[in-house]
Amino acid sequence: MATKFQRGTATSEICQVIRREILTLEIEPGAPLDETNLSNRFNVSRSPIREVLSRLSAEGLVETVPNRGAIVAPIDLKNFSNFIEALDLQQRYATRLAARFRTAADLIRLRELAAAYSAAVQDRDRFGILQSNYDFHKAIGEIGRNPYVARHYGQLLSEARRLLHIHIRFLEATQSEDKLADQHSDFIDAIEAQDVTAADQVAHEHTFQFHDRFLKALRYEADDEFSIEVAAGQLPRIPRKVAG
Amino acid sequence: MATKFQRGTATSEICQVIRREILTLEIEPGAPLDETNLSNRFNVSRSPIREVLSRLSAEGLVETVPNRGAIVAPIDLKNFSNFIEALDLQQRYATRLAARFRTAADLIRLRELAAAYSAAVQDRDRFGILQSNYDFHKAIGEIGRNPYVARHYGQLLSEARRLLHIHIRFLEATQSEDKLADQHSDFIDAIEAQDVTAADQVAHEHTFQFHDRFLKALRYEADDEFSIEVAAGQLPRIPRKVAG
DNA sequence: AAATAGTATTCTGCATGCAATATGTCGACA
DNA sequence: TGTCGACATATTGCATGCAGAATACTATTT
Repeated sequence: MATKFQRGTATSEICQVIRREILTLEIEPGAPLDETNLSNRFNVSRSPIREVLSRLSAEGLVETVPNRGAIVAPIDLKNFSNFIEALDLQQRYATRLAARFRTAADLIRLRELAAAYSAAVQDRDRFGILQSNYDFHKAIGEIGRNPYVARHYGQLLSEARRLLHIHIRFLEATQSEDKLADQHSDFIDAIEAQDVTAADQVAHEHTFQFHDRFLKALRYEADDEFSIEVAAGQLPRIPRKVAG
Repeated sequence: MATKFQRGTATSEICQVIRREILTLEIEPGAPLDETNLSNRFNVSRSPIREVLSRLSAEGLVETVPNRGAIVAPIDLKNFSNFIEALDLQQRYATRLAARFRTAADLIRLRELAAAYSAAVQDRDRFGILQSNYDFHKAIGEIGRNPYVARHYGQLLSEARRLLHIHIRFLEATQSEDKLADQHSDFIDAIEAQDVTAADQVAHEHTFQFHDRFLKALRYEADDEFSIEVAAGQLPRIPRKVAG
């Protein structure tokens, strides 16, 4: 990366690169991000790097500790169920609002975004899948025309991107990418019909589908068929140590 | 402000000062915040000031525009009803969670925070009222033990501080500070009793009490008894201009 | 071999400075 | 009086550098 940046663009361009690498887990959760390293890598001073880290910190993708630098935010698996709970609440509420307030132009836009998602799936473009899925759901938040709800929903969607990436990786490893196909038409139907109850239901099911699939992906990554008990005769007798 | 800051503390200390001034409307919404000015004021270089502005921007209290600097975030009155809608949702949900998951230590803490609020009201300490009210409600979010919900609720509480300040100003102007007394015991009762439904109801009522009071404050500030129609004979006849 | 102390190196918080961009002021002209 | 252009001034994005804090490495002691 020896690109020369036009004045005023360094920060945002570098931010996009690093954000992408975090979202695709190229830079792993917990990995240190130090200013000097990144400064050398992008051939800029530390000033824009500090700006980038600050922005990504505000997005929750980076954690900074005073005098200790920054790390990629760990994925907080112990709070996954809390995450799902919050996502369910926001996704249901946002989708309800979208069903209430959508316009014809909104529907056109949603369809375009859904098509972009399908194209990314077709192309097996992992980052494109992450991005277009995010864009689709974020648009639902905006269609509801409550910027506060949209912002909260957007924050959770942003956080979900790395989780979704783990899920996609699982599907790829098990040749199950077909499960990625068409995730969005139920949303569009309910929103188009301005059916608030159906929208709520679709959102709820979508959340828990995501929940179930992610747990399956975790199980796959963690599944270890090592048996704590071994067949008889394979473990030599070792005398038990006596304390003292 | 000619204080010399211990290394590592400048940014956070200056951030607290500016945050306070924004929350108490000493620096008005929309006011420009330029690095050079603040740098001179606090007798530090622009580096920590840039850091401060970045942090306050992440908090929503400051808006930055590339190459144009920063302003204090305007108060978005046209979205007040959306704000109330979102606050209602989060406050209800967070209070429900608090009722479900509270511990005895949580209750002790809540009572301490409620007492701090009452003391601030007694002292007519405007900033203390803002801060202790914020602390009390933020604690409710934490007691619910879902960090995502707590974060969203916290963001809205943070945003409400300036609105609450306008309301307090109104009460002071109309000698109605008594209305600030005891805002929190209903919350504590419902949470103590682990009565999720009561908690939900208390939260809901509290939100719309805030809604009503804020609107009254706005009306007071905007109320203009100028009558568009004047008494007969007071307005001289002015011939109507004819276009052309 | 493990623990501790000393030293070297690296990284961060912040200062200073430069060039580009934005804003303000003034004079000329219609 | 209003508009436009030129010039001056102020501010921002970013580079460079210094000093303190943190980490890594080495030598010494137990």
